[in-house]
Amino acid sequence: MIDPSADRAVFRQLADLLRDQIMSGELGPGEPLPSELRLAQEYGISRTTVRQAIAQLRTEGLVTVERPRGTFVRIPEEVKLITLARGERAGARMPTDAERRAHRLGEGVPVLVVTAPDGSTTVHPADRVQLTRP
Amino acid sequence: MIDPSADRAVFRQLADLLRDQIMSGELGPGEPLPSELRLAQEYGISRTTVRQAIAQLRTEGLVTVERPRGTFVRIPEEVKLITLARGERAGARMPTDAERRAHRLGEGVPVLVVTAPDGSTTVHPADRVQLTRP
DNA sequence: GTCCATTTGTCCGTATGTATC
DNA sequence: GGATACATACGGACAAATGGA
Repeated sequence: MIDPSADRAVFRQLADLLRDQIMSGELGPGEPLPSELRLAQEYGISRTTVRQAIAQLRTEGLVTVERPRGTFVRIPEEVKLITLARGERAGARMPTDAERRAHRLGEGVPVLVVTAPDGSTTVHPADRVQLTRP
Repeated sequence: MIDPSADRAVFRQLADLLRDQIMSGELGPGEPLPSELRLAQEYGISRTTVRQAIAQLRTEGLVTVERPRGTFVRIPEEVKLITLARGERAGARMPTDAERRAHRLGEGVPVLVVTAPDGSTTVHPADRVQLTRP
């Protein structure tokens, strides 16, 4: 399972394990992960290390934490389509903390930034918006 | 500066301070942040808390860490323009581990995913690619 | 070349707070 | 009220890599 003497850090090994379970569907959308204490006991590691692993999955946008209910596999959002107007450009980046709160963004969710010809920009949550061409 | 009795967590307050210095240009691209130990002593907090703050900035893509040289303000990449063809759609998400290595992506850098009408997708690093319309 | 100081990475244990059930 | 679960913060310890004396 987890090898403390391995090259890869313990918290990364645990993140790999959980990520595999999510990607394979063994842990489906909306399903809870075991609690931090449970994981710590199960793998014989500290809760601190478990939290490092879960933090990794949060930054990857794979799980959401509802405190103090638990940690759950992220459920995909409904996607709205936005047309990219002529002369506009679009990029993506991670939101700042303020933007995250303003748009009620989950962790590990980027934003799409659309720049108009006049330089003004609009920001869209990347988990709910996709860009199209008319 | 930092108020331990404030509503906002100490590590978020420190992240806010550093982010402001980066956004304002007081800390320019390529410049080093003070070492973790230095920041801990300067603000009278533990190194653990400092690391939480820096982890926050890493997930936002604002800084890169070169161990053990230090932590530096990220230097913007040259941006290449990609045209969004008719019928294509584009979104953004955080990369998988494999994509991170394949594109040599830094932390906190999303990917742009372009989906063709036939369902095939191409992935671009969001720090080096922007989308346009012809 | 070696030795040493610096810096980040990892891991542990503990404690307290806060929100939910 | 009590139990559970995540959030925050502290402390300590050792490893690994870099760079300079």
